[in-house]
Amino acid sequence: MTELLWGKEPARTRGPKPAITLTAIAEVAIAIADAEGLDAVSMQRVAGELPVTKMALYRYVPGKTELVAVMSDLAMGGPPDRPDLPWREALHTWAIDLYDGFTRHPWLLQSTIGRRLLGPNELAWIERGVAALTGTGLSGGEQLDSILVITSHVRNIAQQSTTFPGHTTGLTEEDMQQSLAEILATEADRFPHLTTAMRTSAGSENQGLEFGLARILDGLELLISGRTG
Amino acid sequence: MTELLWGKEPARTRGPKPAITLTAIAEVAIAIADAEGLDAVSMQRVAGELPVTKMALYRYVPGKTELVAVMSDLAMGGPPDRPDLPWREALHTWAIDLYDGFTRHPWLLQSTIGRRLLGPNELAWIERGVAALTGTGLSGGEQLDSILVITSHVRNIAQQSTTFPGHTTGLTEEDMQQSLAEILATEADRFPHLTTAMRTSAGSENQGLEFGLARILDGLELLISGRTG
DNA sequence: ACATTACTGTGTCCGGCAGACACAGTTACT
DNA sequence: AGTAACTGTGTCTGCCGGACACAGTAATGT
Repeated sequence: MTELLWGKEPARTRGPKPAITLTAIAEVAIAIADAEGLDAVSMQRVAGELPVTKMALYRYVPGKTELVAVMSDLAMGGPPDRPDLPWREALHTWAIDLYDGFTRHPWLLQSTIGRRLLGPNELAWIERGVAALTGTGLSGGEQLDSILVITSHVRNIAQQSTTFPGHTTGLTEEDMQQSLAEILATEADRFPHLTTAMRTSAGSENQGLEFGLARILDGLELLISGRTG
Repeated sequence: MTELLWGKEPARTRGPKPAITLTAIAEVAIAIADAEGLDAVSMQRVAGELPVTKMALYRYVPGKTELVAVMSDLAMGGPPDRPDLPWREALHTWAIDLYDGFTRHPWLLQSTIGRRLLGPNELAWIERGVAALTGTGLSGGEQLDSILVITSHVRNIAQQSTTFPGHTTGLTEEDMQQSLAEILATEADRFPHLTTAMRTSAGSENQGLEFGLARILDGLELLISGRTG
């Protein structure tokens, strides 16, 4: 598994040449997931867009789980190159870059959750984030926890703002808003604070990313300045 | 669907009495999910622990999606009663309560993601969170964004610290750590900052929840004090 | 040159899943 | 008594991931 993710070739010897490659499989799978969602990625479907049958894929990949891991790390890519900046600006652009990545491949939000083996690209993202915090006086654990908080925020904002191709119940943002409005209209007495909060949040759409990011970075700044000064 | 979640009875008239109830179905499903993970919840499996067959369940619930929604809102429960406290302490205990809920039913992390219709209990949680922030000078949108940030953090911490019964690749925390250690040992030059960060984060386990929460609340406090003062 | 060995791709099969649909039995209203 | 509305059931379809045996192919050893 680690070998798959990190691209160690098994040093071929005898036997027929493989008809395809692991990356070709992953690229096809990524294209399907981008177009129709992660749930549309099945071994059948992937093999159908390659000159092989379903079972041939198992010569390249132990199972579906591993295929998803490989395609995820590949689609994620590494963090884009950015000029050196003070830690706060660096982390800010890092977060925005991460957000862009998730909006490019929304299914990454599904496939990169929970305990899993980390691939080179995912690790490169972490490396970049930690790098921004070196020299701030934070301990290693604090650095890791810090970028974890930011990642959590970015992920959840991306999750709520992105529209998934497949899988989900097919609700639009309007459906949710309307359903919520109806409920609050009939049960306003059960949710008084929420009702007034919704009323005074009319036009403030899609500010969630920057708002939360500003709070988290403010909190970090407080800690860092207290640590160095 | 909204009727299901909010428990509107369809006012029975003729025909045989139903052999079971919607809540009985949901409770069985919850028990299965608690014991064996959300993936173990199938219509077959649920019906198997009730005096009906699989297809009978479709008389109570339109499909699997709706069953998961109902069982999720039921398992989530409402927020526990807490004494009135200043906003910061109130939000802190709110976050801890939420975290406890997710550790009690880890599968809620899977079932309550993305766009979905909100049930009464989930809305009660939001209401409680927003209530803590009334009178702080924050706008309705800011209040909602604030509790969203906290929710994101709590969710992601719960996700990484909880061990799922089913579904996941079956990796233990040690497996991940060891795999990461091996990678960093062989490719240390590609991830220098991460390597040193890992080295100086030896014993600091499981502090992620409080650390991130403290940063977020610090950031909010900064905003609120600037807003009121 | 030839047999051996290791590898690749394929077809078939299995169990499990969500759900459509027709049908039989049950209850209440007319 | 008849009818209409409702519940539970059995059967069927089309997916899915994956096990396994088998045939073909290319490099190796003799």
